[in-house]
Amino acid sequence: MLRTHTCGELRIKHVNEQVILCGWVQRIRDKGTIIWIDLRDRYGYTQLVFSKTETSQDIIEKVYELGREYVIQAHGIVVERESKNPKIPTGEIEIKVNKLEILNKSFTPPFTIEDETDGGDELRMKYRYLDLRRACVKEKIELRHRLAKYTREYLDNNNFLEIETPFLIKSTPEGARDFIVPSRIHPGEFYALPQSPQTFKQLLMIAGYDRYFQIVRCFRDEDLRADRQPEFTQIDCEMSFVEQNDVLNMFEGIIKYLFEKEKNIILPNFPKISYDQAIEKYGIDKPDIRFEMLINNISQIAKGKEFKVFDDAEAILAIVAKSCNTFTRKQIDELTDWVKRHQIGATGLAYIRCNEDGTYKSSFDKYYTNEELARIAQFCQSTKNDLILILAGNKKQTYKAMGELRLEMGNRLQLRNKYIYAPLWVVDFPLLEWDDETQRFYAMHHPFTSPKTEDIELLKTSPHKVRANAYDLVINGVEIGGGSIRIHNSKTQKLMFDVLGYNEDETNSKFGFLLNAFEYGTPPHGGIALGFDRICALFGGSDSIRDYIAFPKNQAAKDIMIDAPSAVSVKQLNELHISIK
RNA sequence: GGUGCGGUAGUUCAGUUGGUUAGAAUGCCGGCCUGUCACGCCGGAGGUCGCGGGUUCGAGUCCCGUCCGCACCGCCA
Repeated sequence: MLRTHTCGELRIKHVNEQVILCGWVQRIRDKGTIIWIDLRDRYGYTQLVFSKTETSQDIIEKVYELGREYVIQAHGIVVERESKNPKIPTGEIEIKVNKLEILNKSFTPPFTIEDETDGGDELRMKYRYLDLRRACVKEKIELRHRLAKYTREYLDNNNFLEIETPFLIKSTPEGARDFIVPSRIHPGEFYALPQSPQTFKQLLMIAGYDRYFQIVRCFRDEDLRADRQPEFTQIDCEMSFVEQNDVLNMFEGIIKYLFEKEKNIILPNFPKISYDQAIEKYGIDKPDIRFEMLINNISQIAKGKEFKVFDDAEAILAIVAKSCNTFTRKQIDELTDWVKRHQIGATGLAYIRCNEDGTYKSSFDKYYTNEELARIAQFCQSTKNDLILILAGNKKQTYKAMGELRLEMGNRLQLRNKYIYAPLWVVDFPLLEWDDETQRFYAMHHPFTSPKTEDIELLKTSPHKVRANAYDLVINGVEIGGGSIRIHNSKTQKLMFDVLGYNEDETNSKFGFLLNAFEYGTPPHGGIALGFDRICALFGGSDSIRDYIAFPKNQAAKDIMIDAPSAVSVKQLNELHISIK
């Protein structure tokens, strides 16, 4: 036995016990006659003490050999400290070492293994195994473990079976770009890594496994973001004999369960809002409802005063920043620059100041009387000392830009408290969206999503109007998950592929296996996939999912620690029948 | 594919209108110190200013190109 205890567990009650500890040298404090070492492992820190007057000379000599991150084994007696440290759980005791083994040496690490490290992001990723030693990173990995455990608990309690599905599957044309794996045995043919286990979980429903889940890795070969990795983890679920509300209730339940277990927070029932309402009021399909500041469409009352910017606009939108009349000209100019940035793309920002004395001052006073400004202010339900911000232009872009501006104002006014959690369901997504470039419809969710029964006739006449039985779970403006009630008969599924522009041959070669399966008694079914990395980041209070993944990729989709991707040998390429141009 | 910010000691950063030998903190090495716990004090070593080109008497600083990192837009059914 290399150790009798961990570095986090010894207390005053263990005094006088002979113990053996193993761990890494966190810090050496050499005070001359007395030397202390903080010994660290996964569980905490324990102070070792050496005294030139009491400790044997050969041990002292070994201590002088030590450096940061050396792995050592210390035998010793637990003693009460002369001066205690209330900051750490083991702060009342220390180990008077009577035998010391150096189990392994270490290079001096390139950054300090501490919460407030001096290492930058890139360096920490290159030495991720050292970064993972830091307590604050370890806590994130532990959080992830607990959330996975609670997830399994909840789903198991509700009769879900965890079933693994294959990673080497078939590339399908819809959706994100696939990661492709060449087949050695079949020259010129390729597997794809799953973007999600979508078709397999539907086949499991056909197989009669009426409640399935999997905490599963998914792969998408698209550009990365702080909240997007090429390989990421989903809590993937599917249920049979359910309607939309059954699915929503079940998975509202799991979110509530996680919050209760991990944070001891009891969440109230989640509000539901339609996709159309979300766009209309928040300018985005994943609204942050921790704060109000709803979008007002003032097109009707603001037009017709010879102000060309407004008169030419498809939409004139306004938000009210409460008590922000104090904003200086400089602050407003700064906001104007912000909305004009390439990423937002507005052409300008108009405003109305609601003065203390009941008058109004706007950036377009030339065209509007005080009464007309008052009408707009009243329409937006603003009061004295408010600041009304207005964007005008093309409908789709202006709603999007206003949605961004609303979030930015929320940030600037500190209305987005990360310790407050505001979940909601966004429902009634459009089934399809038109793509100008390829001149065809694409499934907004995926091609297996069922249209609303009452809209099904519209599929043939005006597909863009068809609503889907699709839903997203949004918390604090983050898309945590999404799902749908699926199509469960081959006739509707064929119609769907037809609308998406596939002929019969294409449909059969790409999805024939699924259509065929649908002919063997498919139950009504639906499900959801929750982004597990994002749930972890939300619970941990981060915007980035990277810290919650043990070995993440950088923004260029590289793992700089192992240097992947990288070239392979000519022999490997030949075996795979691949030539590089 | 695009926009923005950044790249200077092992590390995190400062470096003024272009001007002497490029600094600080921390880490590292050596010495001192009997209760430290971010120990303290003294001393020392440590630099291809990402890379390439240009402007200039002179470039860390200005210009062009390029590589790398981060955030975002496009993209992500």
